[in-house]
Amino acid sequence: MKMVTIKDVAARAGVSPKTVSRVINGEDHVRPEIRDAVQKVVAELNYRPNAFARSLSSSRSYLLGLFIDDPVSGYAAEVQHGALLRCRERGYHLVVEPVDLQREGWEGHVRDSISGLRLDGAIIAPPICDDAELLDVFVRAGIPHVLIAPSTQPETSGAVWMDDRRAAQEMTQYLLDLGHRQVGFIRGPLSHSASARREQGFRAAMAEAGIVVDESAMLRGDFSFRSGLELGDVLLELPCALTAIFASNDDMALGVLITAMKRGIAVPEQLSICGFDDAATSRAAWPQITTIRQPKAEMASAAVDILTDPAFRKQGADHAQRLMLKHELIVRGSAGKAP
Amino acid sequence: MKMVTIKDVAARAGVSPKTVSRVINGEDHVRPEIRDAVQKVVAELNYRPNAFARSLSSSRSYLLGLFIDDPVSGYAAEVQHGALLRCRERGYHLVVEPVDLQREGWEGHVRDSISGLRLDGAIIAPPICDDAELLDVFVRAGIPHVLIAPSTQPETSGAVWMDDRRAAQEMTQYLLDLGHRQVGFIRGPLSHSASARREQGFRAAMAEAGIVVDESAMLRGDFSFRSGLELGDVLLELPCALTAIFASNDDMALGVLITAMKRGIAVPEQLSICGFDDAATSRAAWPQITTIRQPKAEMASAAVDILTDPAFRKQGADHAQRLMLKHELIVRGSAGKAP
DNA sequence: CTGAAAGCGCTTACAG
DNA sequence: CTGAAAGCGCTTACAG
Repeated sequence: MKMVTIKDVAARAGVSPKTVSRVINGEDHVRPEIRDAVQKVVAELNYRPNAFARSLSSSRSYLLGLFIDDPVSGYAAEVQHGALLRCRERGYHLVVEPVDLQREGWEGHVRDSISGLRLDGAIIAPPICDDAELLDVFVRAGIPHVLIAPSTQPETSGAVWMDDRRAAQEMTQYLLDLGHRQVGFIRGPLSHSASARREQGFRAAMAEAGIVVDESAMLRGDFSFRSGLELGDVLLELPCALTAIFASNDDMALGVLITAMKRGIAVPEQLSICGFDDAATSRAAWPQITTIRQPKAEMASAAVDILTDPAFRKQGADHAQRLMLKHELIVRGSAGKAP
Repeated sequence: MKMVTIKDVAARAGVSPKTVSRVINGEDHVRPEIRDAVQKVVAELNYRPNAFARSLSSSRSYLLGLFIDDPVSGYAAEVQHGALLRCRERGYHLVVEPVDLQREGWEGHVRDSISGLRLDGAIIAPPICDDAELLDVFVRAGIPHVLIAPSTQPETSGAVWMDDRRAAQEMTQYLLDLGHRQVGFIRGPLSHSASARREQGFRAAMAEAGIVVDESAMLRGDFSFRSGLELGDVLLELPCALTAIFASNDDMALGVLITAMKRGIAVPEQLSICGFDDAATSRAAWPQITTIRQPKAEMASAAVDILTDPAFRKQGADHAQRLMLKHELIVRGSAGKAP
């Protein structure tokens, strides 16, 4: 199919290609009559500028990259969707790049995207947003990038995050307010920096309430359903008789819930369970899981906003932008009064 | 950062840009010594061809589009991941485009991708792969496209699918072999063509066994967890005393499972439940759900293979390719002997 | 087997 | 406010 080019539009509108370019890019200094005439022809011919030609001559690609560890997770899906919709509003496209830091050659793949695709910016999801070597690739390439929920905020990177520590503290306080004193905690993996922040929040709330944390009830999981299943079993065998278990994410909380069911322990009557993330699965359980809503899609949209903001783009990576978004405690059925 | 171009490589290797082009594209007719020399310089300079320049001068973009209704679903994530990895192997990139047919303006978005990005091909996921108007946009644009699990197979489109009908028939047969006679069925939504095929399979197996299907135990859900929850309630109230419920997908099966739990019905001792899809959630339940594995990632990889196959590309859309992949019955704990 | 010329469809930098 | 020229970094089509 013959594609319509800027020349076709120019010829038909009786102006130069440059004028058409001005109109489609919304630049100033075009007489309104001419602008209207050109727009009419654009509509008639159903003209779409060739993104490649545009990128080749300008230094912009209108392409953003989303670099992510595990693109199959529900977390990834929500982040991606948030980014996708905002990109569309801004006239950008999104390229998703899985990055497996364990596998030889990841650096080459990342470089390929950056150089081959001339990405205008990158969004880097956790946990890989905490990898110094990876960030260095972006810094050296001079490409603006925004980290989602990173542990530290390098000068050279933008960042969007929520307060994991405070959220975990609130959740713990919620359990304390319900009368729980024997609370078990399942940590996330060391590879995710959020794990440490959530643990800190838990400890802070317990300390503030003057409760000594029972270290034998502080287990480490890997954010998987299976680890919740197994560690729930361990926690429920403990002599201290826990009345509540706070898991660092919803998948593990779900595992604990199932374990309790298998043992015939009523939730929340005999055991309260809460999670973190507000994953889709936290609603697909019974009782539904009390959790913290993490603004995943919003963090991704905000990252796109930062990267596509003309002011930000002009200032360059020196002026990295930072933004903290609000979380929310979602009260559902899995946590109740202490027995 | 100054980018390395083909000229830089050519100059340093002492050859013409055209020769470098030949080498990086793996064309024939280059003397081995020269090829090696060029490759050495490419490595030294860390040269990456500019994808935009390449696309502008050739008629190829090395870009595939994945058009999908609901990019947040687990189904979408698996399809996307399958496509992504294969694209990478083939030197292609993948652009994900959410398409909401209910919303005004979807056609414009789709056209933008096709024309603006000059996509080399498109993968269209269910259920939108059954929309004639949407397909027409691709056909008129003359862009090769492969449908994932479509209901019909238009001459002008490639297709990759599994035998939903037969899979549902096998699952039903499995229940029958376990001694079940009173089997309820939860259909999927009309918008998904797979719903009808799965229902046909169920009916075929029942008919073959000489069992008259109780139409009051044939309900229609919408593939959501919630609809499984609600329809499970309805089915368990039925006077015919079902011993098994076959839900058309795992999310609904999970809903039925939770409903049974709430009612204190033991699964699988008193009630067998099975689903379809092998979604991640089917394993995050207790008992785990007996289901049909749908080769989602494999279908996507196969679609990429078709679209990037040089032979296919040469023949053009006339010679649309078709491929059926195998499913598998996954026996887990949610279905057992009839009581 | 190798290369010089032309061109893909835009935008940049400049001139008027 | 508008346009002619040059160029982005490759590939195509052709010549040798």
